[in-house]
Amino acid sequence: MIKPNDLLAPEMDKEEHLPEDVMRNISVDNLIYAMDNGKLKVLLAKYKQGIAANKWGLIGHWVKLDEDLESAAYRVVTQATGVKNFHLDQLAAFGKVKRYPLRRIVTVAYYALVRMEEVSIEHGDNTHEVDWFDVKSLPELIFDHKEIIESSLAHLKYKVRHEPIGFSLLPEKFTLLQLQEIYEAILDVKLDKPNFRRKIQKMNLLINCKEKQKDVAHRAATLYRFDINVYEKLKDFGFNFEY
Amino acid sequence: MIKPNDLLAPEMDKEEHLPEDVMRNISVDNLIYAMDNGKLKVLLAKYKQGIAANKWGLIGHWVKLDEDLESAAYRVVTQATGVKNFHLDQLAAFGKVKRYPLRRIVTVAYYALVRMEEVSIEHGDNTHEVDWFDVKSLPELIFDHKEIIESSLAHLKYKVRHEPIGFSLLPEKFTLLQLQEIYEAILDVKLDKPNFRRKIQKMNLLINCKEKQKDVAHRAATLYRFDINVYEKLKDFGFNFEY
DNA sequence: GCAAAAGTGTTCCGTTTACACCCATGG
DNA sequence: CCATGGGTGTAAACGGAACACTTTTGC
Repeated sequence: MIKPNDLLAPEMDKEEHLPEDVMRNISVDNLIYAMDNGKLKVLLAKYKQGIAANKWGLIGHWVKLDEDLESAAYRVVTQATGVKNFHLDQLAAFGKVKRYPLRRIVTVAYYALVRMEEVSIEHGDNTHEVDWFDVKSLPELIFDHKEIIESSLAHLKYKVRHEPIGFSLLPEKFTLLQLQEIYEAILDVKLDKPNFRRKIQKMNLLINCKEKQKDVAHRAATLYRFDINVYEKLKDFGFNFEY
Repeated sequence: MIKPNDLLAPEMDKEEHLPEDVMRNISVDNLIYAMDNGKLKVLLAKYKQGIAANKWGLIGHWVKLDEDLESAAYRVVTQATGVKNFHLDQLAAFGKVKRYPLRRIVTVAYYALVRMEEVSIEHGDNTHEVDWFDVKSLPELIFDHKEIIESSLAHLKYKVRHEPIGFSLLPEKFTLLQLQEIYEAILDVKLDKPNFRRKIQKMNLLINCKEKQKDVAHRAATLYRFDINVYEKLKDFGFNFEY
């Protein structure tokens, strides 16, 4: 259950709401990404009052004194989306003196890759909205959050080519076209279907489910799932997806 | 001029020395790397008293309230090495609850690539030592600094293959073998000389200085320098050094 | 039959890899 | 004359890019 002031960019909090058991100068902000019909989307929240009123921002919170940074990020993502299993990685710390107008706050940004179908956004009350945005058409954003998103998109591009993280955005069983769409959305390129298929197949990352799509208005595609064992090997040994 | 408690891992400070104009829960720690005779070395400091006595640690400091994170990292590196121009990039924030035994501190790690011949380490007094260590034989380290160094080495491996940062470790004029040694040291592999030469040459990153080495006990090598214009293009467009 | 996506085949061409080999210099 | 590193050549294997083509399905 989302409570107001609980999953928004922490800087949006009014000072008087700052809890006692958190670090005063540090927050986490989360880049929550999911695929939606071939488009890469990011989850943003809108606050209706305070110095950031009527602008969208990342979903973040304070870090408790007895909580690891990553745990704080995990807590906030779970609270906002209901998802418990997702890929979570640190992007970077953002700490310019003037990034927040009222006082000095350093935020550590994490990006989370979630499966859209597992998400259930629960609204606490009407003090804010939470919604998905296509990364290609973002609204106006508070503070340095635009910079953070752009930085994360660059990082994702970089990362998706060297670690098989794209799979974290897919349902358990997926088609090769769905996978291709993820690469196309993140890298912002158009890929050749036959070549993409062969390339992915040769990596031995996929297990054929021996099942087909159902009720599609075209030839049904084979469903695959991801081989987690191979994933671990590739992560250590190196993975290369150049296009 | 280095003053005691001024360039060491800030957590080594005794509480009573914490200045007033800094954030209390945030520090920067620097991974200062340089090449020394074909070996990759990192600069560490040793504190002689306090809870971290007689162990080596990274060179860090507190972040002033009116200072960007990156500025703090730059200030500390310059103070420790005398170098003013160097490659500086953020690695990540490290913020486990128990990383520092006495209280909660989040540190933001930066890595700096400096040219060994530009470094002049000035000792403040005898409360600490500062020295270079081969990354392949590190001493015992305080707190989570071993984890930070290992993380940075992995990051460097990753980075050196996709951005021409290796050049930041070389003098202005260098030979192809020197460059090759950097790749070998960072990636921890042995590369084929003829193939390495051709690969680098084809990237058009190098300008032939039309000069040769002098006083070497073998055929003198051509000196090259780095074409900064091409660097910028490659950084945007993508750079790929696979081996 | 048509649209839409699945899936296969093939050709071209640049790159990588492995290794043999010659060159220049100081001791 | 030998050790050391500089530097070139080359053939085989591999891998990516481009694109033509066949298959399956629902409407």
